[in-house]
Amino acid sequence: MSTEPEDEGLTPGARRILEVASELFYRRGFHAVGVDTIAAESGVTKRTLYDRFRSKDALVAAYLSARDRQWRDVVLSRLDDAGADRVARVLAPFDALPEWLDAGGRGCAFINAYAEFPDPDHPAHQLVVAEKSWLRDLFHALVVEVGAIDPGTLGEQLLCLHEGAIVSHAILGQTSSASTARSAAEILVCRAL
Amino acid sequence: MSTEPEDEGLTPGARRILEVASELFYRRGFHAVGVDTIAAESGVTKRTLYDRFRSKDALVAAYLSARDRQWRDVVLSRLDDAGADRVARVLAPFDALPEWLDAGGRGCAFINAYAEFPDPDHPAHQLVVAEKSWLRDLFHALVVEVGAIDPGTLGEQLLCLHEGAIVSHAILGQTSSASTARSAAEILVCRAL
DNA sequence: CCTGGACTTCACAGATCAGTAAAGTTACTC
DNA sequence: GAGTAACTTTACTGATCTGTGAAGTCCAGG
Repeated sequence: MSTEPEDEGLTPGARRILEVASELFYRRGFHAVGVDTIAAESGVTKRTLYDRFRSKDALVAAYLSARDRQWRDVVLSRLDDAGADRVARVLAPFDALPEWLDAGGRGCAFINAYAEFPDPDHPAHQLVVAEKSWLRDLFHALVVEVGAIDPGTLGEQLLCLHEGAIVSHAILGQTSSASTARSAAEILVCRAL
Repeated sequence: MSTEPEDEGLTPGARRILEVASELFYRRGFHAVGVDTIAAESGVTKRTLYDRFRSKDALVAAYLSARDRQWRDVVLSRLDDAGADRVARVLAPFDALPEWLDAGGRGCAFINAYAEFPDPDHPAHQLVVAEKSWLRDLFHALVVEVGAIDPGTLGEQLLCLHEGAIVSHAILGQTSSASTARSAAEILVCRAL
């Protein structure tokens, strides 16, 4: 789970800062981690941190943006694996879950960020909404593609199953939740054709 | 959404503190709200706050405990409404959602608390796990009661739908998510008989 | 040789954090 | 009328928070 993509344009120090910040934000939470800690664990001074990222909020936003990009890549890759099988394509986001959840065990970084940034004007909050909107729209598009009777309803239902699987896996350690959610999704999809 | 039950045993000041803390913790998050703010908004000195609740952590725990009790009461009440209809009983937690979600708009206090308290030893974390465990066990019991073929799987799936409905309602403002999740649950339950 | 970028050192500002000390007030009860 | 519980006022500790200022080091490219 390294932070490779588009890290071009980042100095070596900035890359290390972003890597360390990603880990700490995800593990311990945003407010619980101070910039001093991030700088120290990156082997970098606080001055450098503020030279590369204008503020802590900007660093948080950079983290969430990178995470978002990674997540979309995983899903798109699974979507590619599904090929032309329209039902398999609808289920692709569920297939992306296991690798995504096992690395971490702290659930969805965006749901967690939502908890810590209630202000709708905060960039972190907006990134959270953007990430979930993307997934909602993706489900909707895939459900339209598969020719479902009521794509609006079915799309919402699949999104619920997906997000719920993440939550119950994280909080209850329910390791089977990704696959059981997937099979529920399959039932709903096939029933709606 | 007042904090009535078992507030017997609480002094008037303590009751106000708990009410204010509940609102602020839910609205702004746990780490984002300081004890000074809570005391000031309660019309109480910090000294009183610490005399009633030993620490901020204890106040957080008191809030989550009260919230847990309220949630269980709502669900049990809906369960009562369902009477002997076994399918309606399984869907009761979904019927409890609308009133629970509309008051607030900040999603599930426990999912939010999970984000802010990663340490499994922290009392708040344990209360979160306890709340979700209760709901998981309830779904399981109701699904057994209804005579489902594979109660383990179905119970997990219903929990996913339920938690996902909360998340997508909160983050995306998806006001229909409770009812669409409910209808998905109904399909899954009826199919599993 | 010189410039510019990446980074360091270190001191510091100003706010806010959780939590405590000591003493005093109010009001109800036995 | 003594005692007690709830609560007040004020002041304080020590830690931590985000963010800045000013100066200096190191090094690659022109």
